[in-house]
Amino acid sequence: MVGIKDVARQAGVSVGTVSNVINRPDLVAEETRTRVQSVIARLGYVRSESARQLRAGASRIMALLVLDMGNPFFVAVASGAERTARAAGLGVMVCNSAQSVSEEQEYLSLFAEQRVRGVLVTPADPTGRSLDGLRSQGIPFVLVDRVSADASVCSVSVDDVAGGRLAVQHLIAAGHRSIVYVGGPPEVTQVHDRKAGALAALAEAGLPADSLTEISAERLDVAAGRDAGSRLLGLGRRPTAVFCANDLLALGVLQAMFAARISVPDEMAIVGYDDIEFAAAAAVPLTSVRQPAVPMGRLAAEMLLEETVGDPAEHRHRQTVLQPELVVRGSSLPSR
Amino acid sequence: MVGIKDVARQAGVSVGTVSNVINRPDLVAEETRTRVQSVIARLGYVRSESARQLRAGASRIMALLVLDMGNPFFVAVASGAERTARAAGLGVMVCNSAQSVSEEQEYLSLFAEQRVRGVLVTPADPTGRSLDGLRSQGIPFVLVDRVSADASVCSVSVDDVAGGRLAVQHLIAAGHRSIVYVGGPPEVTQVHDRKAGALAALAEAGLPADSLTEISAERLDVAAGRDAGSRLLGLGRRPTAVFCANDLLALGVLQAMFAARISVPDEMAIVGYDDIEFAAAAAVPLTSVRQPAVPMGRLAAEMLLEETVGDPAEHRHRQTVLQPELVVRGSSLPSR
DNA sequence: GCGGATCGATGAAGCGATTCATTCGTTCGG
DNA sequence: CCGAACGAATGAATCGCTTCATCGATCCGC
Repeated sequence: MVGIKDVARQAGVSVGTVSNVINRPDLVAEETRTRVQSVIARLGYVRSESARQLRAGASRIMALLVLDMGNPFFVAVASGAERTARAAGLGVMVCNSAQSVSEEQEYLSLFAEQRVRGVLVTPADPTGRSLDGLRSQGIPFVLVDRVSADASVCSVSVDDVAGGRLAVQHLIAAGHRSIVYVGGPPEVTQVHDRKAGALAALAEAGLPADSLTEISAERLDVAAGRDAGSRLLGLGRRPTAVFCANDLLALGVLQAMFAARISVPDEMAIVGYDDIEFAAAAAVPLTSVRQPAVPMGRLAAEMLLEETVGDPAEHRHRQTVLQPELVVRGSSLPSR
Repeated sequence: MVGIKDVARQAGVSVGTVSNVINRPDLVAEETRTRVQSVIARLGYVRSESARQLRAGASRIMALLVLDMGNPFFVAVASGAERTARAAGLGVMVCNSAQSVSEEQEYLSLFAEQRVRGVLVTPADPTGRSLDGLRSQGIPFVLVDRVSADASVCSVSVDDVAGGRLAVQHLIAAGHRSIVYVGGPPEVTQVHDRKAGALAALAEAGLPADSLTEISAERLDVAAGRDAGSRLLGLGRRPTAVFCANDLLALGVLQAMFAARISVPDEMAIVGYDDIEFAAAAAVPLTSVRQPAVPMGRLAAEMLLEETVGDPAEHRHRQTVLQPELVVRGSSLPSR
């Protein structure tokens, strides 16, 4: 493997000069520069990032750890973050904790070993303990789709309470009085907040809290939604509407309704959450609470860059909260 | 940042011993080992991967470069590859070329600088020139979802001609005689091969080649499919069936039919390709050609590991071709 | 013609780990 | 009782690069 020394020898200059040609070309005389550059091209020299890193003390990589790469919502977040990071000259390492605390732990220590520049993370561990490692290593991080309890952490999130309220306000307005909330593992903040919003909407409309029944799915994916859908049909008094903690669940519920020949929206209205691309293409186009996923990724990356590139003392941690938006489609509109 | 020297000093041993405690614990006396380990824990020491790498000459990362992270098919490939790589102790860096040759180029040089252990790649550049860089750097790579022209490259792919044939045989059997193929950029091999399979099916059935009209989409995503769908409706003689080069296109076409109030499958049958999870959850569940995406990722990673871990001289390059499978659903079944 | 400024290039000192030849004690066999 | 053998720890060399103090050469002004 050809190194900087080989280039230096071939070009008849010192290694320092080769380094300057690469990193600060204006310090090198025209003639020398072109000579070195042509040797670099001829030998196919590629500088070793690890050696650079070792010297520099930090890598040029930003890590992104998401809960579920199978969820297009996170793919969208990733694309927003990636674009921003790459524009700043950083590579992005996207990893998937698959909602597992142990996978998350493994990835976080991998990141620490890599001395990544910073981490964007949607924590799987509800205790927040998993991030202590990063903190003690002094690796900056930004929470994505989560707000932190303490103000010493940057975060970008969407107002899930507002989103849940939007969804249920809409269902109430359409006349529904018996609604099921399909949630996920209760320790996931989103699941909790969206329900809180739903309850708030009921309260504001003067409806009793028991108008909302909760069904808890094992995981937040389509298969779990299918399962929740069939459990829902087993309920004593069948509800007329379902609000799901995300679109994957909603699509699963929709499939279950389809299989049981229950008409959506006439016999069962469905509202999802995230407004992933596939929501609009679903069996019945899905009403959903849209989250600004791409901007979220972008903002998170920007905050991290600010913390990491600028003067750290000058950085002010902040918690950005974005607003969701209801997108009404066929799954909740009474057919004419 | 605490380094190995700090640990050594605190534990009253040499750096070499600390290194041994970490990498070859059995070489170190019990008592010393535990002492060092406790100091490591106390100081929160994390070894620097870049220093290791510099010494070792190669990193512990496998790169995966896919065409479109928005396509769940590639997400599935990634998950297969990731599981395998991590089981072998390698990290995975998943990147998205978004079908752009220049992005691809950028990522490949990033990989070269990182001295990644190997690369799994679905090339965006149809000339295959983009991989010359890897070759000349001696970085092993495996083509995913592509077969290479020359036998000196490992690849894992699915028989796209067979897949196209399956799809169109099915449509012919259902009585369709005027079929549209929604393809993508013609230089994409998959798009070409699936069409070739379609034509083969026509020929085998004794039908004229002009039973198949091609509409070429700009890109292989839902929006392009929507667009292709409306163009399709503008054709002089409206076809009775569409075969799409992938499911995203098919979902887009489906949306266009929906918008134009054209019944699927009665007025228009649709067959997609990939059988992504969302195909089954679509407006009308989508008939699709299933590709074994997860096994493809797994196999590709295994081949790369074989090439990279074992004795390179001993490695035999091979081209694995998997078989697709037709999954029939509502979008191509005449309703009763 | 000489001191000082300027420009280009040099070469050595690290960055943080791994590795291996070496050293230092102990123990054991003869 | 001595040398060999062995176990445990050492410490220096090394990986490839960046950086910075330094050095040489050229040029300018007085």
